[in-house]
Amino acid sequence: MQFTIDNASNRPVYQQIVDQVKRDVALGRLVRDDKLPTVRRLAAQLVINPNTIAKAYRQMEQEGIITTKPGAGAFIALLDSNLSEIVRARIICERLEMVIVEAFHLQVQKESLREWFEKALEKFKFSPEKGLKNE
Amino acid sequence: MQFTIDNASNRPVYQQIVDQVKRDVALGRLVRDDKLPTVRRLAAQLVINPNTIAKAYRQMEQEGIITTKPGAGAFIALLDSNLSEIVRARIICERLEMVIVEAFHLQVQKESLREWFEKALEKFKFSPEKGLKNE
Amino acid sequence: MQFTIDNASNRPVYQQIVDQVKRDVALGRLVRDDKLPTVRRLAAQLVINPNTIAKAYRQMEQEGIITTKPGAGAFIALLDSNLSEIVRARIICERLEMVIVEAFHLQVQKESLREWFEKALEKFKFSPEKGLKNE
Amino acid sequence: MQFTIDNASNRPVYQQIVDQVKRDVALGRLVRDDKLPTVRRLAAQLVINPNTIAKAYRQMEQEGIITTKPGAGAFIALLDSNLSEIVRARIICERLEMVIVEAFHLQVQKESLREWFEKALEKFKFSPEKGLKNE
DNA sequence: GTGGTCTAGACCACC
DNA sequence: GTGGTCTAGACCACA
Repeated sequence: MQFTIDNASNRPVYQQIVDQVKRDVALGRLVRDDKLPTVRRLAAQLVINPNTIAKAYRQMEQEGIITTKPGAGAFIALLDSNLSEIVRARIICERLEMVIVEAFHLQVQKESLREWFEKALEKFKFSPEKGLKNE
Repeated sequence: MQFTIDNASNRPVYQQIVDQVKRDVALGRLVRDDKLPTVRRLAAQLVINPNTIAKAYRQMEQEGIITTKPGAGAFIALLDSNLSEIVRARIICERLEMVIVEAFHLQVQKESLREWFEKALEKFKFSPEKGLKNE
Repeated sequence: MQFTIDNASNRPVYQQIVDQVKRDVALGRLVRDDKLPTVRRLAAQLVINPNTIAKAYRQMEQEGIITTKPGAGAFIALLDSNLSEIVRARIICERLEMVIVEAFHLQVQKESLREWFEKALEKFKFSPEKGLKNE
Repeated sequence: MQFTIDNASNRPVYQQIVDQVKRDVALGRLVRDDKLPTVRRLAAQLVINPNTIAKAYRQMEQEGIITTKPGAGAFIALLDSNLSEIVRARIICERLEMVIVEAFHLQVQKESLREWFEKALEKFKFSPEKGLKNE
């Protein structure tokens, strides 16, 4: 797994690490039980304070993305959101709307937005739909 | 225009105000030349320091959402993004992908996501596409 | 980096700071990744409220001149204007015309103006022109 | 003389009026002894507070651009800057440098800047150079 | 009365 | 210790 930190970004460093792991999982590049680098090793590699890496790992564990086994390291966990259907819908719909509002103000055309959405959607390895005939 | 502030949110108060104005513009509830509440009035109404409101207005002005004129007030501006096409596409695509990654980890199905996206898209008043046959 | 504030000037203090940083970048005195003084340190040095410095830094960040990272400091960014060609041309042409009108009313001769323009132009470190044979 | 006020601009209304008169003088559209509209008339025409127009006229008189004859109206004055050569040079050079710095940060090429400068220069009616052979 | 600027001082997230 | 946010309150330019 290759991490890259963008120092020009406003996004906190620890958050960038979380983002990248989540993205790689969604892309299918990281799968269950894959081992992440140790905190120290990654800190050395990215030339970053180990506390920052530790914070990223802590957050990912909290989100259920990884499990850390003391002495063994950190591993990608089984996806299992414990949030209710309704809460999940609310979170995602709200975020979708915010992106759309942003696009509106950037005067992006509706069709471009649809196209970009579909293109982005294709990138990620969604599991086959349950209870749906096709997809 | 009705504002609501969620003090529990991580999102800064001034940003919440910006979000709401931008949303209302995109929904068509606010249109060009509509007058926003005065800084002091809105501050009193929301029980917030006037400087915080002023900060929100300043940010919106910088984004080109409104124009402020001392002595007159703040008004919805003509929307006209100064950003180049490439930058706009990059901003939106990146944000779309982040929402999709988030949805993936919440185990939202691809079809639900598509449906929510379309539903959200319908809410906002995009201008008719230029040079496209259908819309 | 040496800052000087003119309290007699109409130009806001925070804007004077922005001006000076931008000038030093254009002169080549400040280059990418150079660290700016911390907000508190500069505030102490100039005997100015830290919020005023912070405002200057915030504005520069929005203009893409610097990037600020809490816990690390503020750094000169890679310059990369997000604005479209047309907007950039409009901004600069308008400002050039205003200076010329000003010069006209001060009864400056056209030749003096040309000379001063060229002399000023030589001071700054423009990158070599892309795709042009000479320059 | 046609005035237009841009409400979207940050520039104060009274300043916009001054700008336009100065520009028209430099363009040769307004010459010595031309009569400006009365304060009341212009205020009515632009749908603006008469105080604002009065302020613009007051400033122009102070700058020596117009002379107001009570009861008769306001007239374009003879250009005659009483500032010393050195002061004038300092004012203009400083402003030229600021535009150039701005252009630098917008990543405008030096050649474009030269071209725009020349094009702008041609627009205005500079008087023939004194003591210079050609112009 | 409008927004803009500046000061003073508190608290928080990030590194 | 870094910058970011928010509050409180003063003064100024603009309309």
